[in-house]
Amino acid sequence: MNFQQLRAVREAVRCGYNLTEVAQALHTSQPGISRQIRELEDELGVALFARAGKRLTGLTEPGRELLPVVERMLLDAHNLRRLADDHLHGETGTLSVAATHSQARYALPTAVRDFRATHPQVRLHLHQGSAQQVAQMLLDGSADIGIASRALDEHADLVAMPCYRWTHCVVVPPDHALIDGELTLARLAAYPLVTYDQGFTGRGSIDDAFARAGLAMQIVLSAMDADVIKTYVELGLGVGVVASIAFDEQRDAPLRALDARQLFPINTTLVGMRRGAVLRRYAYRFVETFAPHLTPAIVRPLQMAAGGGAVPAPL
Amino acid sequence: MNFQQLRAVREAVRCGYNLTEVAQALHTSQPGISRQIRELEDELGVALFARAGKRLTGLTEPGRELLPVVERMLLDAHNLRRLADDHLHGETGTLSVAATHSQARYALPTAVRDFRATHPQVRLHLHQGSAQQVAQMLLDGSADIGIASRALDEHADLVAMPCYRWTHCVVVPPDHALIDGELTLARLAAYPLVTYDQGFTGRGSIDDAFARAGLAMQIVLSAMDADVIKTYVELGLGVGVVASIAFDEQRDAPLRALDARQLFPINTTLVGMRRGAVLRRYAYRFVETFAPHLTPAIVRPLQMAAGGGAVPAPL
DNA sequence: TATCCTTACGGAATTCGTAAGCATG
DNA sequence: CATGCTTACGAATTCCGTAAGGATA
Repeated sequence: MNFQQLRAVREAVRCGYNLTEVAQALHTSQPGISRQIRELEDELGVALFARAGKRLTGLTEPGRELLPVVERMLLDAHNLRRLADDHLHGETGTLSVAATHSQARYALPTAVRDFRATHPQVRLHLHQGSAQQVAQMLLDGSADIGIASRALDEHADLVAMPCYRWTHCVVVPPDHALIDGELTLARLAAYPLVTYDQGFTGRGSIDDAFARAGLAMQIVLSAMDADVIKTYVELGLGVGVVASIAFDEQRDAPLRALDARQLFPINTTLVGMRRGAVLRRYAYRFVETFAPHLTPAIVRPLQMAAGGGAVPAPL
Repeated sequence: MNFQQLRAVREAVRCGYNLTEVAQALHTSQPGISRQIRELEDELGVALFARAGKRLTGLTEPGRELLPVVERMLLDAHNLRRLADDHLHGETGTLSVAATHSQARYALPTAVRDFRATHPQVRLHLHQGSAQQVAQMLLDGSADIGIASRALDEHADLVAMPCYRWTHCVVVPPDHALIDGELTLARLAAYPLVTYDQGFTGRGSIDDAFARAGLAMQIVLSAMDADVIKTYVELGLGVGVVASIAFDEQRDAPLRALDARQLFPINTTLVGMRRGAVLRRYAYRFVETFAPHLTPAIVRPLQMAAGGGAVPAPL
């Protein structure tokens, strides 16, 4: 048994059981991969992969059972290097943060600024994507820390911790009729709306609110980020619904924001990381900078916990 | 990084940093071990072992931090083989149970009989030793399951689950004065006692009871097991104090047992296993046979839950 | 027929043990 | 001076990529 074999197995699953693709991903030859897998199967005495003729089609039942252990071993190998790097390079290195647009644009900047000030030697990589993409980047190791409002707590191999809560607000041109009087979903429903795409920045909670009130909304335009939304509201296309953090009185002077925290469900922004993955020391500092209650002492045990069970009662 | 290197590191710690001894343990040459360790250190970039001149004297701080991960990786390698064996050999294989004398002699026999009946293909190895030895056998992998009253819950790398509770009883010849009237510690203290050695079968709780009552006991003879104790009580050497399960009315006809459950603290027998170690399917069946409330569904999650010490704290 | 996996083979790199060297208690 | 680790070196093994072969959608 060696790590090359384990890597081949993991990558084979990731690549949809296409060994040619695995070979490319691992920068080696395809027959090599074929051998690695066969050798491991021979050593263990069980077939890990189901085959249709010569082609691999999926995992066998033993394969499904062994795969998590294989992945943990490779993760631990990575952890070993990370821990060593921490001692070798101290507060120097890189940190990959994946975030949704809203977080990257409105929530992260101050944390990034403060972190840069205290950790000038750390090169920050900021990746942007949908919540699902953020989760995927954590899972495949291309991001250390993920920040999004959802999706991060829907995978057993990720640990999600709440950072802060937020709600949406309504943005309108300064002379809009909605500014006067109480804001209600019913009044809102009367106007064409401009808001987030399905699956972005709490769009779900907007839909939920209208659905629960039995109201239909007319979305005239949807976009992935608040900047685009606000631009179209300025053009008079409709009423905007964006995350409160996305509105700044000075920067967005041509518009007015209306408090809408009673109208829509509260959203929670989560910070997520791969369960069991050791991160560089400064990564935990970054989390703390972003969400001061998430200290390393809080985060580490949560991240390593396997998900507990009840203590059995003796007779 | 390869498993040979990891094994060398683990064994070096186990062998007290004597590489010559490590080489023997791993059936290889000493320069080989020396190289394995140095190569791993070179690859990681940090020294794992502290050295005085050429000799290894202990772990460095990085070494202490990395060691748990190294051990988990090797344990996972072992787990992989175990899981594969389960699919290869089904209900066939060996099972090593380590137990204290009391457990092996009085508590285990019916469980062993029942298990043998349902799993005729499993070769049982029953090891005997002190509670500390049982714990050690679990830790170094020479036993799968440990059964003892203490010591199993004192190590972060072991998981201990309560099986059943028991107390001591007093055994005397059939004409003894203690048979009449209420049994008290004070009356007991008046007689020479025959009981377990220090560290065996709840000897601690006997000492505690007398100490708390402010009474001195005169132990005329102590032994490691109840059979020896009962023999000397038969010879009239003194009054015996043994575990209740160790007395059988018919088998021990020449003696009388007096209920002493109010006199001494209750003891709990524990079943222990290595944290995170995957066992063969039938091993969990054995535990269930011995303690019916400890079903595989209860035991597995408990065993895999993260314990202390597995992961180093940051900062 | 194009894709994908296996087998065969030869060169290269790695691994490992023996023997000798050196520091230390 | 005995113990314990390192260095040096040559043999054996393992590893890996190229090339050819065969099965399947």
